[in-house]
Amino acid sequence: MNIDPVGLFIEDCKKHGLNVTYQRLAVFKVISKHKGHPSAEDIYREVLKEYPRISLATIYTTLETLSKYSIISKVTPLHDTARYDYDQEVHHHLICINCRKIIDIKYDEFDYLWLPDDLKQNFKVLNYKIQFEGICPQCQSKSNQQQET
Amino acid sequence: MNIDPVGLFIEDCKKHGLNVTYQRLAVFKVISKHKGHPSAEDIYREVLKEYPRISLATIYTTLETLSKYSIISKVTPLHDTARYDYDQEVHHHLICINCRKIIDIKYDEFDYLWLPDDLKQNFKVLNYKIQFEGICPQCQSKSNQQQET
DNA sequence: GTGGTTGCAAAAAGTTTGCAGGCTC
DNA sequence: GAGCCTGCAAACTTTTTGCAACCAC
Repeated sequence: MNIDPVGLFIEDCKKHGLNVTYQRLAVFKVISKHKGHPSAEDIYREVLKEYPRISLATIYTTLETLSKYSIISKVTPLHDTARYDYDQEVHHHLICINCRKIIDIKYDEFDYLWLPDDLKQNFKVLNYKIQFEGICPQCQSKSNQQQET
Repeated sequence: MNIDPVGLFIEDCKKHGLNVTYQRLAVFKVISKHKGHPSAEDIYREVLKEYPRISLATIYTTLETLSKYSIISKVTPLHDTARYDYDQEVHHHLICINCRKIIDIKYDEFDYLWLPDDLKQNFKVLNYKIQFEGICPQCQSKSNQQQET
């Protein structure tokens, strides 16, 4: 019944026990209307137009909170520090969302992904990487231990 | 004939006209031996053991230089700022390595990737994202214009 | 009213830059 | 020896934090 993103947003907040503040609404509106993938700074500049007193720190806190409850998502789970790799063979990555470890995986099946023609025609694809997000074995056993305690 | 990474490294440097310095060798050795995907800081700490006078700035410069010539690779092309997204539908991304724009793509073909059993058994996969890296149409036409000039 | 949120300012974390001196080729 | 490269320190950018004031419920 409710296909209004703002309505959904309010429901989501209530579901998770989050207060619906003007700031959160404003941040959410900007993200949901934005065509691309805005950074905190982008969002800040946009929200400022409507709420000139909002603080950048609030933007960060809000984004972190909303990501935590999956109301929005962080496109770049590993943005905080650059990571480097020597292995020049084609391979893909498992990223543990808990400990942020990256594990290499190589399966031939992933090396010949079919690319749609209209994609290839517009965008010059040089390579692709598949990022699997999840929980690594170590973190799985840790969280089990905690539940048992 | 030469499967020694260090030998290959020296060749690569010469090929690109880069001086082979102790610092670059040390950085390279750490990366090529490292099991995971070290950050600049990780590499710095490791290199310090052997060259206590190296500077963190040198590590950064070296990593940037080596990435530029594809001697090593940066696992996280978008690490510099966090990017957020409202779209909660499953979708994948095109990343323009030139202007760093992110473009959403949705093709059903990518939504049912086959996952190997041993992968699923060890790592609890929650979702996956395919990142296509390449050049967006705008940047392609820009670089064509430049070549013509 | 109460507890969750915000604004502010300051600090932390990560990265880049300018310049003088040093090292590779 | 020439020019590239490094160390140092300082600056810059992005993000986080502590605390008092404030607002949603």
